[in-house]
Amino acid sequence: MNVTGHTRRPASIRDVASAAGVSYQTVSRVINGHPSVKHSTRERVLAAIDELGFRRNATALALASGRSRAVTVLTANTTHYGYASILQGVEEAARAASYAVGIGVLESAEEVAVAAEVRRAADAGGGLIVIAYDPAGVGALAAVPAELPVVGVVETPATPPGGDRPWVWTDDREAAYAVTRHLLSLGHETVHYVAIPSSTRRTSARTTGWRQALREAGAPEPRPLQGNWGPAGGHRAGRKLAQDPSVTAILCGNDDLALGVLRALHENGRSVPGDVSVAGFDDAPHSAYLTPSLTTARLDFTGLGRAAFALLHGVLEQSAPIAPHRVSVPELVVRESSGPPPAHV
Amino acid sequence: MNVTGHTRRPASIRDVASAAGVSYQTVSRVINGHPSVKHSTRERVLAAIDELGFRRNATALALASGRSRAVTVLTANTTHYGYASILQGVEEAARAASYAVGIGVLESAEEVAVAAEVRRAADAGGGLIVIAYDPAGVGALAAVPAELPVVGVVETPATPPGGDRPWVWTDDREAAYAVTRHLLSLGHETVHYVAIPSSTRRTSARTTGWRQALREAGAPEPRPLQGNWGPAGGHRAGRKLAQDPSVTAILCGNDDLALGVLRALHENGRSVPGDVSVAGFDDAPHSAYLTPSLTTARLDFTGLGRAAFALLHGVLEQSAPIAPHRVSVPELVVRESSGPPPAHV
DNA sequence: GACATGAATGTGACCGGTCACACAAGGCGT
DNA sequence: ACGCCTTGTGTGACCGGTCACATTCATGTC
Repeated sequence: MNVTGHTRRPASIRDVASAAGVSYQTVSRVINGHPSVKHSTRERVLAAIDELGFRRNATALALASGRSRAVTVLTANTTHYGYASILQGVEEAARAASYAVGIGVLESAEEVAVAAEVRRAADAGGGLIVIAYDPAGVGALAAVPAELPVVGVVETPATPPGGDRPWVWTDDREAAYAVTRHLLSLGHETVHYVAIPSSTRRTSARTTGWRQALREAGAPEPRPLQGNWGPAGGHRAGRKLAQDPSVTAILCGNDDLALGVLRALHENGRSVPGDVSVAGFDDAPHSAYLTPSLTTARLDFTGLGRAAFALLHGVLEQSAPIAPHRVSVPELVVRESSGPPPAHV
Repeated sequence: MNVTGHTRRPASIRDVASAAGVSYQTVSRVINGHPSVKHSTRERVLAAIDELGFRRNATALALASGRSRAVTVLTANTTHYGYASILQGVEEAARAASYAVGIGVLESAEEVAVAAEVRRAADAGGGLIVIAYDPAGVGALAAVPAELPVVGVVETPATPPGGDRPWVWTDDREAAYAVTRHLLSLGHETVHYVAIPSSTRRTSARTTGWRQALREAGAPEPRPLQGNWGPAGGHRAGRKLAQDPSVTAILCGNDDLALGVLRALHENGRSVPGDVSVAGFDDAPHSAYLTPSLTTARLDFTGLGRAAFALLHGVLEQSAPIAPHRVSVPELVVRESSGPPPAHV
């Protein structure tokens, strides 16, 4: 095709125009499917587009029209299962709508750093999706200037962190409630909780659901232990819980935490589920293959990401309504790690 | 600040210019640190910039100058540990250089789909980083037009898949070699292998390293089993291997695969490492907390991502050389899952 | 004192699209 | 025949920056 050896720059609409013998505006009309273009002219232009391999320059489009067909996902992490899956969901939906997806990682939760990262994301143009499951994310959502189109992915439906902004959520509280009830129904006197870093200073939705189930059952409410995101945090918390013989059931804020807890229990000679039952949260891909396999609550993160994009898309194109949106009902997945408490307790 | 209720559009250099009583070009000079601007003028302009909250419009910059300060990462997956970590590394380095990061997922390995995805990424402007650890990625790298700046993240140093393009790699072959040798040194007669989908029709670097170690030791070379990426594939392969009493050591193409294998061995009543030793690849965060904890080869994926960006950055700014680059030496991590073969074999 | 030199600043065109408007040609009502 | 609306097409300005070049003024040199 490109006979000349030069790295010629890509064809513009003016190149196409002169090739087709029309004005650049007519080319623009053809590209945008404007109705009033004579059939024969359109054919000619399309042929020229095809021949020159013309592709509409996204940068110029963004500058001239103001809309950039891009979204940026702001998140504290890209490697944890939940976050990565949300991102994947966003990308999937964005690809289908031919939007570009950018990502920005909130490395620190410190206010100044978060604000800087939000500005960077804003510079990229287009809409913003902020994963606000943790302090950094919540801070970012709050730091987004009012005029910017943004959708929050949040954990709790109770207090919309971004004020009147659109947001999507999975019902973490309901999920935690369901798992806790499952454990109680097996006969455990109470359920201990190893928490993920909460999104606010106050308690997270997961904590709330857990507490609600205990309260309804009239069970004692032990203090939640603070974990991190990863297995290391769970391991630390698990070591403490393993010392206490009265502990027979442990709910963990996510599956990684649960993994750490399982390990700690094992190291301390307490069997699962014989001595202690353990449940996780998220249903990460490996949870089904652990030994013992993990009882957990499955959340549809990919769907959450897709929904977040759909909502933002609606905002950006002023088409869809911007009602907040609960994405799918969480599902309790019972596996080997939960069972009745030991008889002698 | 914004006293008028209107959502006024952000300040441009011309706004700043008139506020400071200079021409727009002078503002441009100040922004770009051009030397020949009188000190007092510069002060005045900076004050105006500050007051109006001016931020340079990235889109206009890209259109006018041609350079877009953006990279797009093309990958087959965002949730698996290795891929996600590479992405994280890229983002980290890009953020430090104030580049924007885009992502594109190669959902199918089918040629037409891959080519379309590459075009989409190209439209986003800036450079490309292609993770070419799998067929889709390799196809994408090959489909990138010659004039586009691109860096490949590849597994094998032997055959640069993108021709003369810059690339980065970790020494997977060396890592597989080291792990296999470790297992042989424990006394196993041979080591079986459960493979990840190879990047080419031929064998992957990991397979090569494994085979080389066997050959050097004069050990029999069993046929590698094909797994997927996830634990499910490992589980399937593990079930087959568990039937064969002669199998005493298994190397897996990644830690997820190893997890599936561990589970399958457990289900079939074979103990690890008592009856069978298992080793993984990648050192995913949860591998240290499994029971038994997993012997594996640690690869510096984040560093790989950072290096990929650094290389691309060099290409884009015509500063650095574009030599391919081996990123860090893989490290053997010995944990509980490997040990001597059972005595009676 | 005339003139080259360099520092400081301004002007106009351009990147590749879109948008608002102008304009020519054809069909229709009167 | 005239005006008027509709269809098809072209022109100029604009988005917000950069780039190449022109201009002004102070300074140093012969």
